[in-house]
Amino acid sequence: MCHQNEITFKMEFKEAKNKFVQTWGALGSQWGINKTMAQIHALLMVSNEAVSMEDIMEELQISRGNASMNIRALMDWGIVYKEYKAGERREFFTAEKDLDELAVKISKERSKREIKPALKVLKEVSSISANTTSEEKHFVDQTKKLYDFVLKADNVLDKITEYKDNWLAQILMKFMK
Amino acid sequence: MCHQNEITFKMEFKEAKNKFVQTWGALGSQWGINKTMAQIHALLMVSNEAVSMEDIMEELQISRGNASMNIRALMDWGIVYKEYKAGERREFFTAEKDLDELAVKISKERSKREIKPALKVLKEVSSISANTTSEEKHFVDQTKKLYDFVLKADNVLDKITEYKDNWLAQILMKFMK
DNA sequence: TTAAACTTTCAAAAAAAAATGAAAGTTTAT
DNA sequence: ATAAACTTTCATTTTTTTTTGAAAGTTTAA
Repeated sequence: MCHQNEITFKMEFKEAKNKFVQTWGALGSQWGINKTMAQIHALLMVSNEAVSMEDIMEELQISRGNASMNIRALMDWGIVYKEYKAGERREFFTAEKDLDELAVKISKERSKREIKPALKVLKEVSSISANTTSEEKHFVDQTKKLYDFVLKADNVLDKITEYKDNWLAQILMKFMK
Repeated sequence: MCHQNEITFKMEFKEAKNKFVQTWGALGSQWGINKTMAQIHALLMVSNEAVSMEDIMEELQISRGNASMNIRALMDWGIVYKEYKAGERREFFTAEKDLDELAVKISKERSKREIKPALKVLKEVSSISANTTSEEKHFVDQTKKLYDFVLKADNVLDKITEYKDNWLAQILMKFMK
């Protein structure tokens, strides 16, 4: 009886974990992050302790190469770390578990890799020489606005982080609701 | 001479426009929006007046079917509109050009399509029955935190919109910098 | 009602992205 | 120095996503 319960429970946990990993993977691919990368991250996020590459391969049913490359990518993003265990030769991996820290790191990386280059192009195209026709005026106007907008949006997360730790700001904002 | 200048100028404009459309398309695909969809949107954003499907096909060098399906998708997102011109049989298209409005619409759609379902799963998996091992405790704890975090993040844009129109809040925030 | 002028749909093709796995590379203990 | 125990790389294969284009559908004007 007791044993039966334990099995039932274990099943439920495994199912829940699997569901979470799958969902996170699907969400990732909708946001331009590859499925496996998101799944590995999900797995590490909810893992108590560091996980070996072997175990990641086993749990996600993926090849060694795939695991290796995606772990590497996650480390490049700065949201997964290598860990060494005493007396163990192989490497273990953990994820950044503090969600604020995670959000900051992801947004910084995306900013660096995608937003900043886009801003450069926006600045470039919005500064084409003298514009006579209304078509051209509209183009310059719109791309300038876009530049300002993206620039502001790019800074939003920093502002939120600042605000988050500022109790006075929080109280004032509550007042004004 | 004057003619030569005009040609040079036209070239520069076309190049700039093309560069913008290509960049926007690339950015889109990094964010889980298909390239053509993002390119059509870019094209309409910087277009003075409504554009016909024929012209979209021509400018982006894409097939009729591709154009039709992606325009439809953009209209489903609520960021592109059909327009009719007097005496013209065919349909023309325009993009939402107000960037705040655009951001609100995109974030509302993404919230509805992706975040809300993800939240549902997070709530589900974080409420698995009694948890004994530390592994299971950690799972429940972490997914709960994630639920709260995603819920908060999901509301951020509304908050920013509110804040944007609140002059008092803005002044106060500047004080506290 | 008809036919011309359009748009949409969707099965098939093409392109792009991701995954595999075996060989090459690395590290560590002896 | 060597071999065992690992990890990484990358050419090839597989999977997924996107695009095509022709047929079907729709609308409009006469």
